[in-house]
Amino acid sequence: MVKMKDVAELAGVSSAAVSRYLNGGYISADKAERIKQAIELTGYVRSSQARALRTGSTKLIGVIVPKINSESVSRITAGIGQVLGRRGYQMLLANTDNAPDRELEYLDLFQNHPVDGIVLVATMITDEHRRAIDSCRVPIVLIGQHVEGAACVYHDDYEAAFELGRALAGRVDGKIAYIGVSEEDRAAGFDRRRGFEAGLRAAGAVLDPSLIRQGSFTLDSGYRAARELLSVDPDVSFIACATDTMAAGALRAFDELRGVGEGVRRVSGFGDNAFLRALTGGIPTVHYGYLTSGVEATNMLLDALDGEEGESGLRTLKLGHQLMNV
Amino acid sequence: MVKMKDVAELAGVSSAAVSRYLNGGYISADKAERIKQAIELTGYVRSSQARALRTGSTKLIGVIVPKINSESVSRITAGIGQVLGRRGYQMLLANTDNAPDRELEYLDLFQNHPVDGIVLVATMITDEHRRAIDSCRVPIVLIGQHVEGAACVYHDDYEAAFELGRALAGRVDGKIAYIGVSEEDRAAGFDRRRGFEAGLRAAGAVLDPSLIRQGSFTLDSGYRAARELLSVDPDVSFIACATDTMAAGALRAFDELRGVGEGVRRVSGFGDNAFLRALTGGIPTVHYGYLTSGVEATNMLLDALDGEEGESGLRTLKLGHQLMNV
DNA sequence: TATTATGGTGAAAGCGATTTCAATGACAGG
DNA sequence: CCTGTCATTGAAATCGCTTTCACCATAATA
Repeated sequence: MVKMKDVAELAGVSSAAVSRYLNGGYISADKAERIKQAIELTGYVRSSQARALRTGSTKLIGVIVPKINSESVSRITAGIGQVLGRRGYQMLLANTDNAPDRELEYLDLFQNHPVDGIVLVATMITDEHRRAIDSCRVPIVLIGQHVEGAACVYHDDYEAAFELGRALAGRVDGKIAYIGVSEEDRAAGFDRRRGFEAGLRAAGAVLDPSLIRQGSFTLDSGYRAARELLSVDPDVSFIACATDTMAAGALRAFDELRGVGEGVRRVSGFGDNAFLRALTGGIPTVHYGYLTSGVEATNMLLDALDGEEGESGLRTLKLGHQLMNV
Repeated sequence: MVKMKDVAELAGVSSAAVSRYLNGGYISADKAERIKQAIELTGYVRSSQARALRTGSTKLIGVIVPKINSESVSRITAGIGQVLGRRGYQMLLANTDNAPDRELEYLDLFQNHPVDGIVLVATMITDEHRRAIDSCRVPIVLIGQHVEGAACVYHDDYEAAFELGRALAGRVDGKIAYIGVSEEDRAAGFDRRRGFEAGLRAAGAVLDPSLIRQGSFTLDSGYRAARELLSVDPDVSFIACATDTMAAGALRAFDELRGVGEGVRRVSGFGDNAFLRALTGGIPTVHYGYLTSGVEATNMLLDALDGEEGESGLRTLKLGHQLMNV
């Protein structure tokens, strides 16, 4: 492996000069030229490990996600990757498989060492999370949850759910049921359910608490909850779900219990999943710019890192949403 | 930041001793105990950067994928992540956004520096790819394509497509059409189309070359190709697609042009997408263990890395498949 | 008793960059 | 001619760890 010293010798300068050439310090034109040629000739690339040791910066960003194989998360990740690549960083990906304590684990692992910053695609934020975030040595941006005092990029789930509930209230003939997710997930659990309820109420409808179930983000959990709801009460004629994935499960339950195609106007979701849109022609759902949130969060993070001292970068950013098919 | 020297002083030993303690070298019981306490007391964690510089190993694995936000790839990635986490490595993720030259770029970037090994989720393998792979300084495992002389984990797309074609041939009343992907993608493009054709032929059916179209992995490309096929020839009564995503698009086209629900028994895919399965009740498709291929490839790679000199690890592994809904 | 092994040990030499520092020569102003 | 800037320069000091090496006990062998 050719190292800086070799280049320096070939160019007849000191390695300090080569370093300066590479990093834009004082260097005369002719030496710059000689160094440039020596580098080309040898095919030298500088050791990021030595550089990292010396400078303390690795140009690595840790990205913590709850589950990479989900449409929303993988879109967010795509957005993060886009920006990172463009701005000369690389992504260290950690998949927690929906285990919030593994989030803490990675938070610890990352901040202790190799990364310059962290993007956390958050689900539930416990006190322990808050503490970990506060005491984080490197800058960190959250996606998906709004946390006081932390930099975050999120959607207004309450508002979106409210609008969805209000819009849907009028066109349901029977009872409305709801399949949510853990309320510890403030955004997808608590806010969506509460917003939806409030929206219904605002339009004069009501969500019977006995018709609320809790799924776990998976298609199958939506399917099972919907089957149960549909069998327990024949008057249930609409099921709102906290995610499109669970809505897909609910559609299947409708197919089986109420006849094929019955679900399409009787199920709503969140997330505007592309498959669902194509295959059903579009159920009522909320479109979020997932890719955009990845992009914005990453830009925010890197601005704070690269920013000239101005710690201006880290703030909180609420992105818009769009009701679909209502 | 507390460093090794501090721990050593506190424990009254040399830093060499601490290093040996950490890495399992000769150390007496009582010193080990003192060091252990000193580490707990100070909360010392060793600098992976210094370690990397000294040992030349970063415990990082580069993962190159064509598109993170796709079901198959994100499942593969989940499998890779599982194994990496379990075995003490971390994942450096590079998303090429379906640009094969960016694959080369990352191959270069990775091998030059920070990673100990590479997993490449491959699409097309050009000569340039082959050269890059051969001259790779670190071990590399491919997923999804079979390349002579390289370590790879793949599925037998030809065989699977053959079986699918043979099974489907009997039950189609009109003409059969095919929507594939670029033939430069040996596995998903070339092999699947050829296998499917051969399977049809083996069962006495035939694929009219004029009814072959080429999509680009996206739902929309499947949709457009299918619309065109269905309008150009009213006798087309079955469309086989090279991926489930494109099949979803084709289903939509059937819905629009032939009546809702018409596509379900008239479209086939590859990949056994969960959404598609739930929403249609299951179209003919091929199930691949994507997560498994990530797991196997990563185990293979890490075995080669951790293996005690025995370069036995890197080989080629063909995984099985399963016909669904035929 | 003389001689090997064998478990333990710390000083010191790197790994390959960046960065401080003192020194240089050139050049403008006084 | 002297002095003060100013652009350039290379030697040398890190960054924090691993690993060789020489060396010391002590136990095992001859």
